[in-house]
Amino acid sequence: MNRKPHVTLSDIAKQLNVSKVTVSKALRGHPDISRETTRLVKKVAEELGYTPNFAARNLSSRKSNTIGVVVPKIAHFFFSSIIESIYDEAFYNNYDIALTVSQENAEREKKHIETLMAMRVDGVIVSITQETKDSTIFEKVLSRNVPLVFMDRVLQVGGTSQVTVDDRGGAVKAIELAISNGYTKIAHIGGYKEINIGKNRYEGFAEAMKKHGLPVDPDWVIHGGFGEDDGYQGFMKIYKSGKMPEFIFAVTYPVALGVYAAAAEVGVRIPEDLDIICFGSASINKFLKPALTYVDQPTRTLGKAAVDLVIEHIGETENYQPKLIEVPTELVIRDTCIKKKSAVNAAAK
Amino acid sequence: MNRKPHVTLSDIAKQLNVSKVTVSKALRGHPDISRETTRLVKKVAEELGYTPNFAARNLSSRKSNTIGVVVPKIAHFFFSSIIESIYDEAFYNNYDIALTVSQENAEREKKHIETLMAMRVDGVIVSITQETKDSTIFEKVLSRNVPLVFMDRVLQVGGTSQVTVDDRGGAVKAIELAISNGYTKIAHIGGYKEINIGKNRYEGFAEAMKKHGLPVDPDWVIHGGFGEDDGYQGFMKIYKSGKMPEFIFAVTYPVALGVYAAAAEVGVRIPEDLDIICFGSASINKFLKPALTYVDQPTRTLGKAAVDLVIEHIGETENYQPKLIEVPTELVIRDTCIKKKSAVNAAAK
DNA sequence: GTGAAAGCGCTAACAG
DNA sequence: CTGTTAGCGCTTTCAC
Repeated sequence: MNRKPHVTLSDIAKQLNVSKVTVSKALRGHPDISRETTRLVKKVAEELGYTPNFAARNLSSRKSNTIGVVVPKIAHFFFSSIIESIYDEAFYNNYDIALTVSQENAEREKKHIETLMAMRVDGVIVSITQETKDSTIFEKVLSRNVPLVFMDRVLQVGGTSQVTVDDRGGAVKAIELAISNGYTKIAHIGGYKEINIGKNRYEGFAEAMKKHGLPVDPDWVIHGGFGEDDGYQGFMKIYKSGKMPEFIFAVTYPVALGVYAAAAEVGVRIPEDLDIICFGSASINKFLKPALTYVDQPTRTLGKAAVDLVIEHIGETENYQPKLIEVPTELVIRDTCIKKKSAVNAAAK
Repeated sequence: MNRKPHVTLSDIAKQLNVSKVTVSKALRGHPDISRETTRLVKKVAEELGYTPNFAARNLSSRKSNTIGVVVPKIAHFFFSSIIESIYDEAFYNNYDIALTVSQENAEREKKHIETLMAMRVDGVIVSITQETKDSTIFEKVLSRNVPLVFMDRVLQVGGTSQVTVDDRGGAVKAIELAISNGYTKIAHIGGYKEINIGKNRYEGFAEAMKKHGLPVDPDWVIHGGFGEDDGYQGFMKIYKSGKMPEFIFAVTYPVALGVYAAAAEVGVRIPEDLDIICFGSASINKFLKPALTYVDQPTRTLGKAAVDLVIEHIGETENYQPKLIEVPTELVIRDTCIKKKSAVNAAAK
């Protein structure tokens, strides 16, 4: 496919017998230029079908007006919802977004970040993969003075800002709800301990158990990934141990779904035989039977906060100070995590 | 935040006492340059932490190596799944993706396309919004000789390629399954008739009904959007009419979910009182009770085909011929669209 | 094999 | 208010 030469500033300038600079300024609404000239320039630009060339603009202005984003997955409610809010907030602030998806693959994540650097994005928002351990690439970003904000899933790298969820507090709330409903034999199908969300949710679980004098059975703590499959496997592992808990705290919504599938397969009824709560939700939760009671993560807030934070950093010149923002969670009560059977009578309202 | 000057080709050239050109060629593996020089250049580039500047590259080479993508929504399985496959296929072919989300808003869609043009993307893939009617912007893209491929949701614009699903055929299959299961009172909660997927699914429905000598009751054909809410409203409209069908063919998976919600609210049981089938699915379908029987849309195939097609067009010089690709659907049988109650005995296996 | 010259389209800095 | 001068960092001829 061959390209027609594009209309450029000079074309407009020629037609009006003014200079390129005048046109450039007029188009950007620069106050230097008279209203009349501006009007004319815009008119001709329209007529000629002028489209600015961002590459040229970026090259000469040394900024791209673009924020790079790297997320591990897109086909999950949590991320797709965050991404929508990122687009909205960027749009509102007149920034473009360069979105990349690492597919939970650290190698790919690295490549994407390199691409974003090559695009000279003004800032980067990243939610790391399950397997990311190496911080080299992130340090490279920082060494280039490109603001980096970790979102939800963070890596400890000096000098980065982060926007996270109060995972620990949320987990405590979840477990305390379970305990208040009469459960004591509580298991946790958790994420990798190496990643903050896995670690913090586990710690919140452990903390709450300890506080209420309940034992944490090592066989009832599973660490793995954050997908449906991991929930399935986790449940099966516990189930096959022959020692069933009364309650499961699942590290993510997909993990809880995996538990549903596995439980159905072996005839364990939820919530009658095994009750459950999880972190996060999805728009389809209201159609799930039973609908999961969950710790709500404010995805829109997360996305917006991340964008606002990078933009803030982009604006800063010298006195750049990393910031840590933690957004609170909320319990949303649905059909699981209900009063324990044997406790129902005693606690009937 | 201030920027350190970036390492450039010249920096590498100076260090090695060669010219910029040599470095540029070496870095791109151009056969002009000797193996030894290439090795050296790459080594120094690595040491200096060189990152190419895409803006400069694009400007001088007049191509961006990027494919622009515009989708109406991202937080739905159908699109997020397509998007993942688009990224995969682009990655595989060494293209970058510039993804934008129109949020079902035609205005925003137009703006995004303008941005993509300004980025001088090499090609564009778009799935239009529910409300897109005006083809001006798309004609503008074509007039610039930028290949345009419509994906799934298409607008009739001369000269564009499109990758679609066999919506009509899929709808026929769905209705025929329902009929073969004994249903005759069949309603359709459909999409807008102005958009191909809404129109074709409706037509497939009508065609199958006619073929089997069944009447299409106008009160049982609702046209609206493609979201959960539309399904909810559609059901309610039918329900309030006081004349209930036995079966509903929902235009999308979210619409079917809306029907589930509405039905539950008024105590209509699915599939006992009202059976249902829909177009499309989601990864959570297996956790839905009852899991929906659906017409499967091969999302990965769609995304891959769209990318392959733009790339093909990008490669073409003069003899550009638009192509229409239609991918077939498949019925996936789950817990709905079962034998009609009164027909069960007669048809017991 | 290598390099010098020219320019992609735009903006920044300064001069009038 | 408008224009001139100088690049941004790279690739593309085309000459050596």
